[in-house]
Amino acid sequence: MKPETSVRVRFAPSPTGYPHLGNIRTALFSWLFARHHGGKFLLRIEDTDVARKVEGTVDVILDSLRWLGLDWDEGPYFQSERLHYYQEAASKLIEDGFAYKCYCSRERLEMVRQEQMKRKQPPGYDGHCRNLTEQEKSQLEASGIAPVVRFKMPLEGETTLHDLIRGEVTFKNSVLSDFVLLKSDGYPTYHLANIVDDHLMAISHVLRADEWLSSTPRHILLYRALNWTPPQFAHLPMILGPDKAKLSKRHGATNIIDYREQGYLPQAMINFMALLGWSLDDKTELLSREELIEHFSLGRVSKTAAVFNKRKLEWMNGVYLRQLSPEEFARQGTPFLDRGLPSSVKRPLSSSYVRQVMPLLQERAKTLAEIPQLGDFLFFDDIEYDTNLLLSSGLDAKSAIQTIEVVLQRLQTAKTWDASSLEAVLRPLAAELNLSTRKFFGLLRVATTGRTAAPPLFQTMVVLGKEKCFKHLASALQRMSVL
RNA sequence: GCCCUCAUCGUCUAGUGGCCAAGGACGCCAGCCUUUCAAGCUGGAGAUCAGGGGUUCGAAUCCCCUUGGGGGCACCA
Repeated sequence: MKPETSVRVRFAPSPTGYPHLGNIRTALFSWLFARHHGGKFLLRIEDTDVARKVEGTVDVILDSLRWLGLDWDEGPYFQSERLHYYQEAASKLIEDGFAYKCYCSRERLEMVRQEQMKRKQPPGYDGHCRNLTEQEKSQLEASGIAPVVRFKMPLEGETTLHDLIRGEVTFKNSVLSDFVLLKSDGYPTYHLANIVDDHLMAISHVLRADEWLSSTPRHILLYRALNWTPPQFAHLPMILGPDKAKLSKRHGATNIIDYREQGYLPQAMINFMALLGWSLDDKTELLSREELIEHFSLGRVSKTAAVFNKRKLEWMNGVYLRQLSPEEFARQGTPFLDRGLPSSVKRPLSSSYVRQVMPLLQERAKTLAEIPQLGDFLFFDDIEYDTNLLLSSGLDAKSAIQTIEVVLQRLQTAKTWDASSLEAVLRPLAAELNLSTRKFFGLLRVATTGRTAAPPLFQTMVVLGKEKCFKHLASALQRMSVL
């Protein structure tokens, strides 16, 4: 048996949708907390809502956690496979007088709610079945109605919890109603399943989103009724969408796994999410996984909800992208390149060519997904662009034509096709032609890449190769001949 | 409607009574570097610390009220 001080935390998502940034931030903090304290991190799937269950989400949850490297020590446990525990607890609660069966129809509950709304009263169960006589009970039992089990909330008194982040929070019991523990299909509600499992799994600390704070008194009361010691609670600040509302599908690509598709690096995601509601000090922004584990503490978790700022994520991802070795960048970028390049580009892509291309893009990409659009021209046999671009640096068509003709001549004589040789030929040529490097290289850039913004000219020309450069240059001449 | 909770630059945040006429980061602007873009470097704009009352010699920091935001009040989690 582990000493009671040993840290055991869990991440307990429900498979009703793909996990979003907020969900995973909770997982991250729990994981960091466990790793920091040398404790255990468990994974539990809260699949107690048969109706809302979405097929395939468990795989996505596991995939997301693995992608981010949030490894778990136990589980995944599935609550749907543990129904007997909850049913047992419910029976015990009924036996001990802390819970009762309720036979009210959904229609009646709906009516009660409407009535309460109309009278501007707090919605909640009215306790109708709380004090049924034995005769009424057996009658209802015989009628074949499948009952739910409700917790018998104390009518008075208050419940206080000591939250590790919020401090002391007190609720009046009278504002809480007799909530459902066991549904009529025999499945538990979150409230029951969560406390039964946390107890059985010896969870020491419950880290969960702030939205659970107001349910916590119910949980405390349940622990008490079952005569169990509750874990410590830490309610994490929520992560909000740009409209400052709780993160949801409405906010677009918030599913964590989408970020992988969008070319974000797990280490950037981890670093970024850690800073959403937690900070090390007044200046540190970049922290490795190891540093996060070393420094993470609940004491430095903020109380305020955070709006997540995608721009900052992009910046941070760029930082991590540039930190990769060129080989690693090429390795990770290749699938994105392959996917993003038009089908007219011959496949499979030449890996040696890709390796040459990638260093030109690494410094410029904020996400791996940007790679194709950043460097597609390097893969095209013919480049397509607006011919006027050739004149964008300020030359007229005639001198542009002359310039390129000279360039073609001179490059013909170039012995080797590397960046310094090209520079040795071209830079003096600019002076010779009495052109500013800006104009001269600008013209060549458009002619060889079809763009006004591209990676450095000489390196680009080297990667393109002599043959293709000549081809592009020649085609630029042709384009301008009709101007 | 009731309950809970939060409140520092647009956003993420530092700040736990004096070191704060509020620091860092993203973004923005300018300059430098430079063949363009990006990166990098330097500088700048940007917060009467939501408002109002207290407490205190002294408050972003403590207390109260107001306002605003968020969350909850299901046989959903």
